[in-house]
Amino acid sequence: MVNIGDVARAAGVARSTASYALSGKRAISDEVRDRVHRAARELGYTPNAGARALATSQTRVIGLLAQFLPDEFAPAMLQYIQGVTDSARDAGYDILLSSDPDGPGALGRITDSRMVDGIVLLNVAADDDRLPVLRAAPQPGALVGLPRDCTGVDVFDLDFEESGRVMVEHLHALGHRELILVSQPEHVIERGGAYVWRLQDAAVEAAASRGLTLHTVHGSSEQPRIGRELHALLDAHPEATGLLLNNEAAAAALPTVLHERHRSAPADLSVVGRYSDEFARTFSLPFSSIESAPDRLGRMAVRQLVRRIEKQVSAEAPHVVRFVSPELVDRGSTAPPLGQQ
Amino acid sequence: MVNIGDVARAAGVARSTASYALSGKRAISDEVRDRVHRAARELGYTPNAGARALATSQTRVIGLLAQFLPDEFAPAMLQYIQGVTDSARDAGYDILLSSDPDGPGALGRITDSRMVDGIVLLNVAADDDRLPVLRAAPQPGALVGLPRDCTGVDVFDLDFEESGRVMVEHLHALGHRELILVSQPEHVIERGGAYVWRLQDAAVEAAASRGLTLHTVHGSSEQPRIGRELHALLDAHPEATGLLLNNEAAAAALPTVLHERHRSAPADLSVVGRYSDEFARTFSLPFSSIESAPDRLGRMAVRQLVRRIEKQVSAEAPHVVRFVSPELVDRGSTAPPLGQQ
DNA sequence: CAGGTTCATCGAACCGGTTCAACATCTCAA
DNA sequence: TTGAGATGTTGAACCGGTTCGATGAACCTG
Repeated sequence: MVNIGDVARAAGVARSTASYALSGKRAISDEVRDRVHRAARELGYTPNAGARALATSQTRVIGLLAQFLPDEFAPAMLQYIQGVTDSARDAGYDILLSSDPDGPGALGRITDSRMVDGIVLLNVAADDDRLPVLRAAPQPGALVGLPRDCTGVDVFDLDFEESGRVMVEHLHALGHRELILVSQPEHVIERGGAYVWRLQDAAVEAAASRGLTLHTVHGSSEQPRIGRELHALLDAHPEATGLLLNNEAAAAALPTVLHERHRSAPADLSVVGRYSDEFARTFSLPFSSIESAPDRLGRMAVRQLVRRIEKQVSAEAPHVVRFVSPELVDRGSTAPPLGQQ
Repeated sequence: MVNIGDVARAAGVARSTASYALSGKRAISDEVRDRVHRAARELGYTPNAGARALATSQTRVIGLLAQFLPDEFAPAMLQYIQGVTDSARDAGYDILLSSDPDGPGALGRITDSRMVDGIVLLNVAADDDRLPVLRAAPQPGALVGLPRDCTGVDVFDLDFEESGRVMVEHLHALGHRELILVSQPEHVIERGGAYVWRLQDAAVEAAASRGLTLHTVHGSSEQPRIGRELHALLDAHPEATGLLLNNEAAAAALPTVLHERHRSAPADLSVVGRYSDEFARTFSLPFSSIESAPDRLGRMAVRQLVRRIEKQVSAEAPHVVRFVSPELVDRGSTAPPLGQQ
């Protein structure tokens, strides 16, 4: 392969001159600069990434640590990844993807070997065991998801509290007084998915302060089962007129369940979910929902990370904890309850 | 960060000795080897990836070029990625993921800068414009998907011809004589998705040789629309008793469509699809299907690629074109046609 | 016209590994 | 006792970039 020495020789200059001509970090005469650029182009010169990383201790690669969990919905995960890769490319970075089940181990290896300039962590749990490793690493880190302790990293997440309130307020404003909230299964909470509580607690409080009844339940994340659970739930609470879904499997199953019960939204039941627009499109879900915008969160994380890498914010600058405010996408699945139109 | 010089000094040996002690590439006395290993452990030494790549011209990174197409179903794409990352990790490689819409450009940059030891290409089109770039690169390449010209690369794909035949034969054996095949939309074919033809042509031939009627149609890939198209199709061919689906959107929409028509499979219509088991699980699809096993294809591609990288097969060894034979997963959605049980 | 600036270029050192050739020591056979 | 061979260790070179300090030429200024 052609290296910078070949380019220099072809242009009749020193190696250092060729480097300066290509990087523009020192004044070079127009004539020499053109000669070098022409030589580089004609020889098809591309700098060797390893050598450049060694010399500059910058790799222009961002590490992306995801965990592919079997009960996590693929469309959302792919959207995170897409947001991250797209904005990384826009900023001139490549993505090193790891899905190693041993998160801390993979993270330590990647950071210690200096393969990356920064790290993005997906599926962050409340007590994420990758966080101590990330804090000890010399590279900056950005998280998607809210851990208990945010020191030393930039954090981005949907505002789940506000999401819970918005869902309740929306149905309350229409006149509903008996609501059901279907959350994620308990094992999601156990592995650190605190966002389930964040939404649920805020919803419960919002309902209480308005004198509404709110039944909360943890639904399954497996497909045939959640359907049966929804049937049982609707049987148990015939008086409920509003259904809140913070559980993708439940949202995917609900159209069939309603069909089987010869019910429809919003005529018999007002429904509002919490999932991404992409998810809704994939499953052609007809329910209004809080848009969780995974790609936007991925973009935000990368943008802030790049700012830190390129020292546009000082290393001592306070770290960011930013919550994306929820946006209710109205798909017409909510209306005043029966007998109140 | 601690480098091999620090380790050598702590162990009281030369840099080269430390290197040999850690790599085991030369005989080193037990005593010195232990001293070096202990020093490395105590100092927390991790080799610098850039320096090692520069010295060995090996990066232990595999480039993964995917294209996130808006009408491609996320679960399948994620499964490819998962198969690739998992088997790469097992072989001791990391993954550099690119989703650049400019495939040839990104590929050339990654290979020329020597960031990777090999390349895996996903969503390979019949005349894929990344292929000339890949053939010109010094690194070996493995494809998932069948291009027109397979020279210089290893190729892995589902056997779509056999899949078409299996679907037809399965329904024929049950006694069906009037079939419908719903394929992917035409724009998928136009951008190089030759697999659509491969399945369809084989199905047509299999039907013809058995004296069966097979109506073929290209369905949409968008969600509300494909449902209406299925209705129209079933209206137009009331005599058809068997439905073949090579279109994920159609498979996802069919349960609702059948429900709306007060029909069910296999009582009124025998249905067999072609999609991955993961896809079926995500959508809880009740139809028997040809398992397309994207993770298995990703694994096979990486394994062969690693063999080439590590010279376990010579560079002159003939390249592989391997078709995974289809496997029919019986979910009970096919039966003899009405009046023939 | 001496002396100080500015500009363009160059040589050498450095980043952190790996690897080759050389060398010292020890063993064993002749 | 000499010499060949095996064993363990070392210094130096190299991979391909970047960057620092030095140098020489051209230009100004007084």
